[in-house]
Amino acid sequence: MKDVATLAGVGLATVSRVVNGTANVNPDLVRRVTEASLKLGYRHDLTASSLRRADRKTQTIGLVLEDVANPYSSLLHRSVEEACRLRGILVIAGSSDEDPGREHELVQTFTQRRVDGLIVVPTGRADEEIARVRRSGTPIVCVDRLVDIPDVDNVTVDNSGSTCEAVLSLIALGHRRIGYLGDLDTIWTARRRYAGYSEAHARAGLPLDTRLIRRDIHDSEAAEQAVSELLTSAEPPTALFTAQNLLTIGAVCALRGMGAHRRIALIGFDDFPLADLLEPAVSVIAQDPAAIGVAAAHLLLERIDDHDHDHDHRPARHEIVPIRYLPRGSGEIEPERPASASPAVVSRGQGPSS
Amino acid sequence: MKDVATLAGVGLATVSRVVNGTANVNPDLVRRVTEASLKLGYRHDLTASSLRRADRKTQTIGLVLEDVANPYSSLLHRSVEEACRLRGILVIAGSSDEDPGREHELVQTFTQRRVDGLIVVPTGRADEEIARVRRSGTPIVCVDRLVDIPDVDNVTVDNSGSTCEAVLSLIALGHRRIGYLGDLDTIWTARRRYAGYSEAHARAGLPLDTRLIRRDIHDSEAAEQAVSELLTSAEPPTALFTAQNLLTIGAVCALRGMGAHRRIALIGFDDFPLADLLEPAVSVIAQDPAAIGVAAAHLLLERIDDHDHDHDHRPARHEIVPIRYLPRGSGEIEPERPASASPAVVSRGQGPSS
DNA sequence: CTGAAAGCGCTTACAG
DNA sequence: CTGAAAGCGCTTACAG
Repeated sequence: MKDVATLAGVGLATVSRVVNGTANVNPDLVRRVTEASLKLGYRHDLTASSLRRADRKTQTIGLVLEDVANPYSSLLHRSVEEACRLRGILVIAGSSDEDPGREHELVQTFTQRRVDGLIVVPTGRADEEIARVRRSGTPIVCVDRLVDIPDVDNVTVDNSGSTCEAVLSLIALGHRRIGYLGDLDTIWTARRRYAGYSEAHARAGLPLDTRLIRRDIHDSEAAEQAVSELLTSAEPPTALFTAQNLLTIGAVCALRGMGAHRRIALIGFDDFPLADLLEPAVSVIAQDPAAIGVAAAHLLLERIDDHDHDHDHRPARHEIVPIRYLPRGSGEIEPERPASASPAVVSRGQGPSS
Repeated sequence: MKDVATLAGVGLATVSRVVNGTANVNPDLVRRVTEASLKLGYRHDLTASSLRRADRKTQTIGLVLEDVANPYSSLLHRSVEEACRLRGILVIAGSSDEDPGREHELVQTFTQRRVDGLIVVPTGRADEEIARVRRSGTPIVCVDRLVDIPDVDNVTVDNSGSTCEAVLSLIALGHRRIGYLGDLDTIWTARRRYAGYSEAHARAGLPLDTRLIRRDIHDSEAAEQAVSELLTSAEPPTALFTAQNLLTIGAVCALRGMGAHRRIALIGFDDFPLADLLEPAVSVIAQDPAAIGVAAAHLLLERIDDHDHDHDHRPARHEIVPIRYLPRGSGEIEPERPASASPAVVSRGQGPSS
C-alpha cells in the first residue's frame, strides 16, 4: 500500500480511502490510485485491515459441523455459505467428528482468527468452552441440538413430536413390535427421538420391549449388524424406526441381505440421497437442512449487527424449523399377519381374510 | 497481551515467547504468564501474529470447490481438511458453482486473507487470475481438471482412458448403440471423457452416431429428460454411458420411469452414495476423492515448505490418481437382441440360440 | 478533500 | 534468559 501511495503520489490515507470505496475522494486521485494498484498488482490485506479497523470485523464466521462430508452437514454448510456470501461474509467450516476435543479445538482455532460469530452443531460436551467464547463477546448460535448457554440462540426441529407421530402411524398400520435404532446417547437429538418413540408407545398403550431397542449406534455397519440380530431373534419386529440417516442405510442393507425389505416396515429420521429410488422407496422424516442453515445464519447476522450497535441485549432465541414426514412406501408396509387386536387393518385387503 | 504482561509482571516479549512455546523461558515466568492468561481469559490473536511474523504464514489454505454440498466436493474437502489438520493448518472452502466469476471472487477473498496456499477445482475460465496469484508467490495446486499455468501443480485421473475401457466393455457385451450423456463442454473432464467414448468407437470400428450423444448437460433433470428422448427415438440405444454422477442419477430415474432399467445397460462416471443398493446396482468408474484430496494437500504443503526455504524452483508436477471400474450389474446387462454381427455374445446363453 | 501520525496486537532483532 | 523498541499493513481521528 505504501508503494501504491508513492507511485500514485498521494498519502497512505488516500489509498486506504480508495480501496475501501469511501466517498468524497477526488476522481483524479481515485484514478491515479487505481492505476498504481493495477500496475503493482496490489492486493488489499484484510487481516491487517481488520486489525486496525474500529469495529474489528473480519467479515468471517466459523461453522462447526459434525463432518463436512456428511450430507446433512454439507447441505447446512452450503446454505449458510449462501446466506453469508450475500452479505460479503466468508464462512470457515470444520468437522468435529462428534468429538468434544475437536469441537473445542475448532472453536479455539476460529476464535484465534477472530471470526465475527460462530454457528455450531454442538456435541453437547464442550458447552463450557462455547459459553466462555460467548461471554467474551462472540455471537453464537447452536444448531440441531438444543443447548442451554446464556445468550446463545438455538435452531432445532421437533424431534420427539415428529418421531412420536411416525411411530404412531406404524402402530396404526397394525405393527406391535417396532424395532428402534438410535444414535449415540450423548447426542441431544438421539435422546429426543427416543423420547418420541417411547411416548408413542405410551400413548398407544403398548409396552416398551427393550429387546427391540438398540441405542448408541453411530455408523451404518453397526446398524446393519443390529438389524440382523433383531430379525433373527425369537420375536422379531415387524417394523423398524431408525433415528438417523446412516442407521437407516445400514438397516436397508440388512433388510436387503435377508430379503426382508418388502416385508418389514421402515421409517427413518433424516432424508438421504436416492432414498426415493430404492425399492421400496424409504419413508423418512425429512429435515430441511437448507432452511435450518438460513435460519441460523439470519439469527447470527442479527446478533452481529446488534453487537455493532452496542445493544447486545436480545434474549436467547429458540427457532424451531418445520419438519415433515415423506411417505414413500417402506413406512406404509403393513404387518404380515394382521394383529388379531386390530381387525380394521385387514380390510385393506392385505393377506387372507381369515 | 499487554494486560497479561502487566499482570504477570513481565515484558511483552516474554508473553509472546510463552504463548508460542519458544524454548528457554524461566519456568517460573512461564507459570506466571499462564496464570495471568487464564485469569484474564486471554486469547491469542493469530491475525496480528501472522502480520508481524517473519514468514507471514497464516496457517490457512483456501479450497475452491464446485459446491461444498456435492458428494465429490465434500469428500475432497474432508480429506484435505484431515491432511491439513495434522499440520495445524486450517482450510477454508467455498463453492464456485462452475461460475468463473465466483471462482475469481473466491480466489480473491482467500488471497486477501493471505492464505498460505490454494487448492482449486478450476472452472477453466478464470485461469488468468490463478496465474496472477501464483506469480505473486502463492503456491497453488489444481485438482480434477488439468490446467496449464506456470508453477501450478495438477492432480487428475485418467478420464479418457477409463471411459474408453468402460465403453469398450459395453461393446464387448454386444452393444452397438451406446447413448452418451456429458457435462458442460467447458469442463475439462467432460471433454476428456467424451474423447474416451469417441476413441472406444474408433478402436472398435463403430461409427459415432450423433443422435445418441447429448453433451452440455449439467443436472439430473436435464439428464432424465435426455434419456427419455433417447429411449423413445426411432433407433434407441441399448446401453448408456453417463459421464458424471448427477447425470447417472437422472438416467436411473428415466430408466425406472420407463421400466427399462433391467433392459438398458448403464455405466456412470463417478461413484455416488447408494449406487450399490439400487436394482440393478449401478456400475461406475469410481474416483477416489479422498486419495485425490490427500495428494493435492501433500503437493501443496510441499510447495509451501519449499517456499519457506527459498527454493521454490520445483517444476510443475502432474499427479494421476488411479481410478477403477466397479462392475455392479447395470454395466453388465447384455443387449436384448444379440447383434447378428457378434454371435460370440449369444454363447453366454442369453436369448434364443437361433 | 487530503496527509502525517498514532496505533491495532502481535513478533523479533537487539542490547543487556 | 529477558525487556524496550521497532515495525508488519492497514485505518482513523486530527489538523490543515
